[in-house]
Amino acid sequence: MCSLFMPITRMENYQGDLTDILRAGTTTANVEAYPSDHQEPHTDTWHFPSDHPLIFPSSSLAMEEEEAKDNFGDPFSSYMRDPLLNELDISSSSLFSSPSCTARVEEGVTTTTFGGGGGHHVLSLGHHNHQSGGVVVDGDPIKRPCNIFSQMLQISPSAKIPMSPRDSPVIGGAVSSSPRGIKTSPDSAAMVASDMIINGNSSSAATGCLLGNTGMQISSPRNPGIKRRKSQAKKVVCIPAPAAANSRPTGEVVPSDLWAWRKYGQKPIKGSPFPRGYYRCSSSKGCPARKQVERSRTDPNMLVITYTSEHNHPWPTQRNALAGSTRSQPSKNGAAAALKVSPNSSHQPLQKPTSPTKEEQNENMNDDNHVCPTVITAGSASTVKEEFEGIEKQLELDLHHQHLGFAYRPSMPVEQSNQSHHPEDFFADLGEIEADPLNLLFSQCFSADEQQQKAAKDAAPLDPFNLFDNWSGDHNTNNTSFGEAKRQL
DNA sequence: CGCTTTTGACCGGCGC
DNA sequence: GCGCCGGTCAAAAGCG
Repeated sequence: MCSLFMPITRMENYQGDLTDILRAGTTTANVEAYPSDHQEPHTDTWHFPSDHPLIFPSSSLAMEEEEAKDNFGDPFSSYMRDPLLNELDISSSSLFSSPSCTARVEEGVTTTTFGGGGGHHVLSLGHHNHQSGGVVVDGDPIKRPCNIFSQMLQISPSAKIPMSPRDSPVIGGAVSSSPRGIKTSPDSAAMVASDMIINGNSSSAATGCLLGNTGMQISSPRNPGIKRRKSQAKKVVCIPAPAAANSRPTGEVVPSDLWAWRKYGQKPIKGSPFPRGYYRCSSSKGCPARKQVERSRTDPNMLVITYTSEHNHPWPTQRNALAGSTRSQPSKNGAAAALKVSPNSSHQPLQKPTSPTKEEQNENMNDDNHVCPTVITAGSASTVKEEFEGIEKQLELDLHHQHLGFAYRPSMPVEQSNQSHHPEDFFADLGEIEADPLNLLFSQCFSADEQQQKAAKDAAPLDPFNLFDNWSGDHNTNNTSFGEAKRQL
């Protein structure tokens, strides 16, 4: 968690200046080659470059006023307020392999092409198991892993933060307009191996992450070609579906986040074999935040999450009670078996060991391509939600260490029996996570790896609070920032 | 007890 | 106006 603040904080700090965001990512990162084979990601050489969330504020062109008023208009603040994006990060992190993730970003009417000058700026959104993606910044190719942040893109339907080359050399290249918003520009298409699209409307995103097979796509609602039932700003995010890890009997694979979401409906969507789940924020009464979760109909590997409205409250310092939320019961054979995932074995549905749902079938079907690189070995029954939250924690820890300049060493349990952090510990810690995410920031951050822990201590100047200082600068929202939360502590 | 998910019913927007 | 479709409501039941 804490580590998630790093990019967030930086984004806050560098609001409107993605250059620094990237710079931070490149300076603190171990820009080492990411293992192309996700089946062996857990090595000491498996570093975790500090890819920051890549946020691409959309052009304000043709932005409807109502949308401009929407909080989505500030992707920075929105991101910061929305740990849900962290959720996405997590979901799309190393946990869930995502094939090559060379970036292709489009937004609404505007097709953002990462290019300029002599060459395109290809933002690698990561890769897991195939060819390595790469970040090319000003001609400097930087290999990057497909980690949670590298995959995280957020496109806002409105842009209060203008994107310009000055603002970000990273994405400050060509920003071409596409009349359809989805159509890729030739050059961008040429430069992109595949994979990630931020397209212009939720419908198209839901219909299918355009490039289909890989990567992550984020969409904003704007697409003049497709009707909008309601003129409501939406954010559409496509992420690699986290396999069967968090699947529900009839629902979707929903990564957890710090927000509390309550599912209030599910509908089969015409033209899609997969139902769409409707969630609302239950962290605070009256919170208008909504999200819809469905699988891409063209690529079941992709999970399309559509966010509607914004949270009107700060992050919950304590997640809502889990009562009723753990429908994912361990199988009779035990959750350990269910949670164990080996590269060569298909994900076993955590529920309904028999008669797998469509989702589960798809998940299994996709296992070949999306084998979770993480093996979670739970010594005792544990819910899927816990699994995800534990994963969150782990990633947070890792990211935090990364923030400290440490090489990333995935400390997820997987086949790391020698690791000091045993699965039991792993799950035991979950309670703390549940109790107070902030605790994670101020304590858990230093507990994953002893060596790193020591190093963290040695990094005397490190002040986790610094991570939040910039949060309070979110002047664009009425939400309580973590900086405020910190002060409240 | 308070939370959750599930699920059928209901409502409203949109196209024909 | 009608029907389709997506989004929401609300009751029921389960879980901690």
